[in-house]
Amino acid sequence: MDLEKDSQTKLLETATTLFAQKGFNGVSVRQLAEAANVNIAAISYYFRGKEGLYQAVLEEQFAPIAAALSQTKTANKLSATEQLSMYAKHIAIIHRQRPLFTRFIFNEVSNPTPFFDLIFKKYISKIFQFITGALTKGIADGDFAADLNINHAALSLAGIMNFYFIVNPLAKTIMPLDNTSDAEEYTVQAYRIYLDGIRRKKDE
Amino acid sequence: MDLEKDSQTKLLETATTLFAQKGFNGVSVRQLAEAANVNIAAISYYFRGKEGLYQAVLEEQFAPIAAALSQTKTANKLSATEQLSMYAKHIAIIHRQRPLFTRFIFNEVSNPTPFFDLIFKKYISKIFQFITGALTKGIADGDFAADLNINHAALSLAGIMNFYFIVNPLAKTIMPLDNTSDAEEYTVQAYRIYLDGIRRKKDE
DNA sequence: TTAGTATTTAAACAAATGTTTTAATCATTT
DNA sequence: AAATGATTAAAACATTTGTTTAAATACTAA
Repeated sequence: MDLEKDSQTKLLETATTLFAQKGFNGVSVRQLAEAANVNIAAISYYFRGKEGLYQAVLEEQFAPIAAALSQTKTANKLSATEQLSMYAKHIAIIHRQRPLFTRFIFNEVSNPTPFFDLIFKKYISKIFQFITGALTKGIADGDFAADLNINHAALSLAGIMNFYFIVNPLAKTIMPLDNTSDAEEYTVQAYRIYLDGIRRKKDE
Repeated sequence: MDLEKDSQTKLLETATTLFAQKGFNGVSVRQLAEAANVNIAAISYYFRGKEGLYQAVLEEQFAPIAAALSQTKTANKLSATEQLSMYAKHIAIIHRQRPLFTRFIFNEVSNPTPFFDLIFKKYISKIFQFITGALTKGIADGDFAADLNINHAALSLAGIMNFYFIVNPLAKTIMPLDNTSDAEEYTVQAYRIYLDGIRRKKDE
């Protein structure tokens, strides 16, 4: 039960939700403590303050990214399309394992904390390089359209794959009765659209 | 010169930049006043408080949206592809006229202010409906792949067109020396990728 | 110049922020 | 049972927040 968990665990879980929803500056330590049914002092006691709690949350959120990146080492022998598919697959996995992940990314983008540079340098730029590498290879191999702007094409892929998770659950407000909709289905279709879009056309 | 502008104008311009960068809660009235070279009390004096200033900034930012939406009335007789192209064109226009526009949208998404519902209901949902309408028509006419999930395809388009502007100027940090890169060029390529991606394939 | 209005200024306000302190309570070990 | 350490609790702290006040200054019209 929730009441049996120790204060440290309760704080970490509650903070994950609240920080994701409102960003680091959008939540107060009193809100965090109250939501976790814990005294305010527990935050400093277990995490050395609000920033320490936020850092603990971030580290937990980024764990699957590190796992995914370690697999890219062996991607050299894969075709460009297979590499992009690998990215798409891992995007789906990460979003399933950490539904709030994108929220943290974009909270940091619009309101950077001291951890932003750390995270960014460490993970995001590596992902971006993986995509641009795959695109470059794909063009060289004649798989993708030769006139693609690599950087823009990479951002297009990141955009079409991640935007959905940024505006969720917001999008549900607009979309009329899409009962079957789920994240996995989205990523599959979005990736298919993108891949068909960058393919070298037959008359080229 | 900047010193000649009246306090009201200076505040509005400075607030536009700062609110876009840090969000509503990320900036204090003292920061706003100092950046505008204006006394703190001027904010309440001219805008009836911080929220009033923010509202004035938002209204100014959304002006081009209203203009674009008014043109969609006559879009019924256009083909589905032409309608989507119309969306893509207006996206480029809006981002050129209001480079910070997307920042405000996504600040509101991650940290909604009381104005969020107003904005959202009024503009964003209308845009979304326009896109889904075009997609539905395109499928019916045989222009687009029949197995598209309309809502997901609409979000894919919004994602591929707008993501670039969210992560800018962040992306510049990663991208190695792309000298020719500009927003207009991005939108053209992103839209082309998307359009090729949703087209009905020849063997269908 | 004078009178009246508009604007600017510095100071003060209550409320909220993150952190720390000190004591009380709990659990475990001797 | 007593003692030790871990955890919880309430209160106080110095800052910072947005707003308001009241006086000083600048501007405009008669």
